[in-house]
Amino acid sequence: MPTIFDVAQAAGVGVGTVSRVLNDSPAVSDSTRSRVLAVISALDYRPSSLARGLSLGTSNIIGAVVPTVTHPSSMERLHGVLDELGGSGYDLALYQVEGEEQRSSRIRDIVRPDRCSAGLLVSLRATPDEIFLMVRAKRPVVAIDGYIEGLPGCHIDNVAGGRMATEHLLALGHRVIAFVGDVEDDLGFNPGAARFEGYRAALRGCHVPLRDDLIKTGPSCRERADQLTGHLFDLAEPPTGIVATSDTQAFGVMAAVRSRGMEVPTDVSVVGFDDLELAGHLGLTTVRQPLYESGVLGARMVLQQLDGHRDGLDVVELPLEVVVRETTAPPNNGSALYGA
Amino acid sequence: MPTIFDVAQAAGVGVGTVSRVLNDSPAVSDSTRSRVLAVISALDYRPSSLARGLSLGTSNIIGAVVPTVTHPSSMERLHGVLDELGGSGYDLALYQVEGEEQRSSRIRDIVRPDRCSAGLLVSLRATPDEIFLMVRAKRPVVAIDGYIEGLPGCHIDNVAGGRMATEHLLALGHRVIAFVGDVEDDLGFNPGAARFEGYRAALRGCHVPLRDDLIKTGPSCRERADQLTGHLFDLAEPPTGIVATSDTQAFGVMAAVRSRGMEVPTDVSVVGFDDLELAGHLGLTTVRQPLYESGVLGARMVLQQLDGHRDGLDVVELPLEVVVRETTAPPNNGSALYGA
DNA sequence: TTGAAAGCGTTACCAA
DNA sequence: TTGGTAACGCTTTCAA
Repeated sequence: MPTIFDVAQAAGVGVGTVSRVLNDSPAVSDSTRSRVLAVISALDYRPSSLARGLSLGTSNIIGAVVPTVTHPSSMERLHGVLDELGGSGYDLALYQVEGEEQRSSRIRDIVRPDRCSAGLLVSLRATPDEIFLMVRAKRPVVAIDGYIEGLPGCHIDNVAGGRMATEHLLALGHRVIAFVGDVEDDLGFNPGAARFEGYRAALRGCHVPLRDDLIKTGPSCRERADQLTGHLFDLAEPPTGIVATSDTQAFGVMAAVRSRGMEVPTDVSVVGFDDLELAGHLGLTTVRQPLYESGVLGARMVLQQLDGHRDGLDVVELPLEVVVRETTAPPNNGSALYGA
Repeated sequence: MPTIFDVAQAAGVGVGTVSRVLNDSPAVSDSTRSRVLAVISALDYRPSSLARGLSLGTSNIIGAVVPTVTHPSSMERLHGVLDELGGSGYDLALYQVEGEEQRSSRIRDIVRPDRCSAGLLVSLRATPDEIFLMVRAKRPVVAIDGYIEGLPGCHIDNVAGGRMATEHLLALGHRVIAFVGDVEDDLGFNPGAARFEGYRAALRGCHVPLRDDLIKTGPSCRERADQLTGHLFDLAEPPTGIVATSDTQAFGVMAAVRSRGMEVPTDVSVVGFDDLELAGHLGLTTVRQPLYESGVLGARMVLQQLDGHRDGLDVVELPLEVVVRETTAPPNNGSALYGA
């Protein structure tokens, strides 16, 4: 691999000049610049990012910290990040965290200038200590999905989302609506709790009493969804609609409903949350949150800070939208009367 | 951030000695070593990976090139990679490619010592030129899912997989079996073609004639799956079983079947391929391929080469297995007689 | 507008 | 077993 020295020699100039050409310094005559450029492309020279980083005091890597990379929603966000980072010259390093200590250690990593020039925290919360670490490092870090005090980022209004899902069902005439929630992950991140608040608020708004027996929470694996949902239909007054805390959870609910010989939406309506690609495939009515867009925006914010544009950076709230598909319909019995 | 020089000074030794301690050189006395170690932890010193990389001539990053990161199967593999890379000291850089030129450019990137110390090619094929590039670079590159001549890696026998799926249906008594295939991606990678070969071989083995009208290929989006599958049931002799080229495709098929008022597996059996997490949730019978494990193995192979263990490295074939769930059952009519 | 040279923080070689 | 120092390839400052 040719070095900047080789280029300088071949072009008959000093390395300083080559460096200036590389970094678009205006202090280079046009003739010299074109001569150097010619040699660069002739030699297929590319500056060493290691040497450049050492000299500049920072790497060209943006570190993304993500819990459970396999979750479809994380991937969607990451996809946005990668697309936006595309031609930026920055590479993305992916750090997976599965526990509190790992998170701390990864946060420490991404604020080290020799590791990363900036960081992205996806669907994560942070302790005051960790926040202090990031702020002190004075390194751009943005939070994608999940508000972290002191950091710019984007997130959604989960309370509003839960309300929208519930109100959709309410508007269709449902009055017995169950809530199937997720459990908090290992890192204490739990959007489901806020969505539940929205569910509660929506019911209150329609003067529908909250019934504890209609509220189920558990991990979204199939067996649990089965149990969770199953119990719901053993009730004296079973739900005609179900708000699930995520699309994944909703899929489990749908499978459980069907396994009991019932039909969606004929016997029961189901609303999800996220609008994963699969939700479209399976016709799930859901609250869409801009997953891909959150990644694009987060990456853009980081890039802006890296360019020195510290202005206009803030915490932005992304819009939500109910996408009505085929898993919701008006209740097919007189249950609307009960709750009224 | 403290440098190696700070540590040396505080410990009253030269930087060379600190470096030796850092790199577990045996040529350090126990007393010196413990003294240096004490200072290191007192100062919370961590060597600059940039400086270390420049000196060593290579970074501590492993670059993974992946098409469409959002595909669940890629994520599963990446998850395995990340888990295996965990405490190795290597970071993972994620490169997404969406076209031939991008692939070439990314391959060029990962074999550059200032960018990556090794590479991982996931679900990708490579042109002879690209292979030459990698071999010449003498840098560890392993192929995960997809055999690339001259590179170590792991893959599955797609022909066998297609055969297994089809034979499962055949064994249940099905004789009119459709094949719903995926289209080749933008990068010319198409495991579906080999799976189709397996389908064909299985039918031949049972003396079931191949019927062109039972073979459909198209992108796995919902609308297309609907059309694709729909046409199948307009046939004079519709299929009692469907082999899908992927779980994703199978989900589309199932949705399409249901949208026509038919039941799975009562009216038609469906077999997928991959065994995504969701396949378990939805009770899909499928051919399981070790996705997570392929990532673990690929990462392990790279790490081995990085450690200088060039031996024992080869192309390994991962096992396949039919996971029978609830979408397959014997045909409920006499159609078995037709094909015999 | 340009060249020379000092750093950036390591590793590794050469003496001691 | 150690310390001193060249080298890694770049950016940037200082003179010219």
